[in-house]
Amino acid sequence: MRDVAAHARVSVRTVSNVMAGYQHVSEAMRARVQAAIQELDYRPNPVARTLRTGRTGVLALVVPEIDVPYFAGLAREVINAAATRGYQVMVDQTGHDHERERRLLTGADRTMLFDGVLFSPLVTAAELAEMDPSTTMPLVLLGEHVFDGRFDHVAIDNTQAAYDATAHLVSTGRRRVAAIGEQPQEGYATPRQRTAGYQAALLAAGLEPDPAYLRPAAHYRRADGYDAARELLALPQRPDAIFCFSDLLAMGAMRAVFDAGLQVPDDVAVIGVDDLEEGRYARPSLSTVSLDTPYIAQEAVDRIIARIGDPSLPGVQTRAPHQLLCRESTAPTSMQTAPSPACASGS
Amino acid sequence: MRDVAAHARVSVRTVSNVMAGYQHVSEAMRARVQAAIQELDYRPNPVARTLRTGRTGVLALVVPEIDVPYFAGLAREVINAAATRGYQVMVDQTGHDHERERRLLTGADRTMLFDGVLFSPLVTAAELAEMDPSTTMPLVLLGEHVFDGRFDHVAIDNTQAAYDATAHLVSTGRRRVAAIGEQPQEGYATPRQRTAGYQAALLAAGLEPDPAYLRPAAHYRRADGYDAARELLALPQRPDAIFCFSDLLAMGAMRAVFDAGLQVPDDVAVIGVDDLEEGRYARPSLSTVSLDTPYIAQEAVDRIIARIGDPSLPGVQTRAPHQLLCRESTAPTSMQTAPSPACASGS
DNA sequence: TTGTATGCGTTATCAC
DNA sequence: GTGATAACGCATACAA
Repeated sequence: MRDVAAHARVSVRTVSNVMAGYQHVSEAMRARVQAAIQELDYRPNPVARTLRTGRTGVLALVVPEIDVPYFAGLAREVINAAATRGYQVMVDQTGHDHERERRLLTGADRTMLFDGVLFSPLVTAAELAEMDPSTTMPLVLLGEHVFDGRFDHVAIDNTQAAYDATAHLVSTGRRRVAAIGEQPQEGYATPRQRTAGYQAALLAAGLEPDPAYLRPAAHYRRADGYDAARELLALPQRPDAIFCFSDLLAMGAMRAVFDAGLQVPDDVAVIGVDDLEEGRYARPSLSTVSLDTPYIAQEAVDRIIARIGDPSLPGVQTRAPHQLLCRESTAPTSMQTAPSPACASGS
Repeated sequence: MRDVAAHARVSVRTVSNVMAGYQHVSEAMRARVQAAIQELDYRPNPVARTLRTGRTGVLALVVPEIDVPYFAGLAREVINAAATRGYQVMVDQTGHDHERERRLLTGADRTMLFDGVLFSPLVTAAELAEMDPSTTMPLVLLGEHVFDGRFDHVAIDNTQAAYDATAHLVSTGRRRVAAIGEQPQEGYATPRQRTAGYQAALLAAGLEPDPAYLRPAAHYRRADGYDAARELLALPQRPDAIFCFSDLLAMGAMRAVFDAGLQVPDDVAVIGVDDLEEGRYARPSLSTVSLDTPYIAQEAVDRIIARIGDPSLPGVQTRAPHQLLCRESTAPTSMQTAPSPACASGS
């Protein structure tokens, strides 16, 4: 920058003003500085700028595993949304490691490398409750609702989404509706809410939730869905429908049904959550609950930028829309008794 | 740091020495400084360190789209490998935008925010050839072999991989073997090499490559595979096997076969490349060529770190292993004439 | 409107 | 072995 100033025969102050797009700079001066910048191929050093301003222009996106398709899709949208607003994105994986989540949240790690964190947590609500939002770095929670209003959240209505999926299964004539994805440990908000929605929908249909039909899943991957579905199919009274808390679980569950010599949807209907492209190309195509990931990403990025600008802001809960998509994997059986509720075509 | 120095009644120099694990520091002094660090909960500022040393400890991973499963899996391994070596990873998406690739490569963008770049390019070899490795930032190319030896590369032998996949199809009795994934434009190394391997395998089996059986694919996504397969199936003489240049293309192709009322593998065998988990759970399970992604990621990270350490190093070409995995989608037909070549069980 | 001078938190050079 | 101090490149308070 000194070289540019010398070359344009002005002070560094003026160069800095031009770079920052400062208003009160004469046109002649601005042009001269611009020319010098061009000529010397000068580019400001973002690190020095950061040291001075305290802003890095970097956001962290923290997810359990980036290669889980839902998180990969989220990352895509977050990176794009951030780029639009002049931010770069650093991706971190916790690998389902609670201790690592803690360290990231408390900032015990790599402090000050990013301005804010978009966090898709496994942490228990209890652990979050212990934390003081004012002492942590700017933080937006994705996918989890912790209703104490102290943190920013962006998430769908998990209870309603689960209710919708389950009600859809019931409306197509299924009566023995199982679910895969509960978390045995306390504190995980998402699985708890989805379990609640599932049970509420059963009760609303006059069906008694059967504990044997509610299967846990350590993670939300295909293998977990496969294993859980195998256990369900081995039950003396096997279910005729399975609500999986993720599409990945559902893909595993469908494969388990086929490996058991049964058919989807005739013997067992399957529905998931996430609307992965994978499910659209599956055979049969997978019914699911679609989340508006681009909306979630944009909202999250806007929220974190606002909070970076003013950390004292109150927590904001953003509810993202969701939509039931009915495809082949939950096609009605001959036993259908009630008309299906509102359900998008699911192409 | 000044506070720590004052608190321990030493100079900042000594504190810095302790932080850096410098040898010549007396035990007593070290203990006193450590105590002060603990007491004040001091943590060094990485930005200031970067300004001074010129090292950010950040690598950039540049891919076309992070939500393409292969790239998501690569990102997972790269992030983990980088973390092991004390590096963070920034993810950038080019979105198939050549201009954006150029800017990233020439460093016209965000200079000096990272120490090196792991780049999975679409750029033509010609464009890379124009560049001077010594003027660009440390760079390792992933998935592309440009045999001028000036850049570091980590990739499989694309020609051999395509040869293996095609030879496998032929060995199971297929005679009308199509391929999806060619790139009409010049310069893309990967599709060109795979096309060459495909054609070489046909010739080696005494089959004449039919231009009508070689279909382009704009990207390597499911929709591209679906569309290309539909066109192939509409041919007067329809193929009895399709070699897809990616598993995603293959998933789309399989769906197209089913939608045409045909069966995989009986009417049309399908094989892909990448060994996505998705293919293992598909019905039928997808035969594929497996790439050793963890190896690729580790090798790439080691390579870039070496180059950061010494930019004058000569370019190194690393060849990653690949393996043919035979699953249901290429099960032999009754017409099989030759014994199948070495082929892993593909579980 | 523009120039001068100081400091952001490190590391490294020089003395001691 | 340790202390004082310059420098990394930028932004800004203050002076002109």
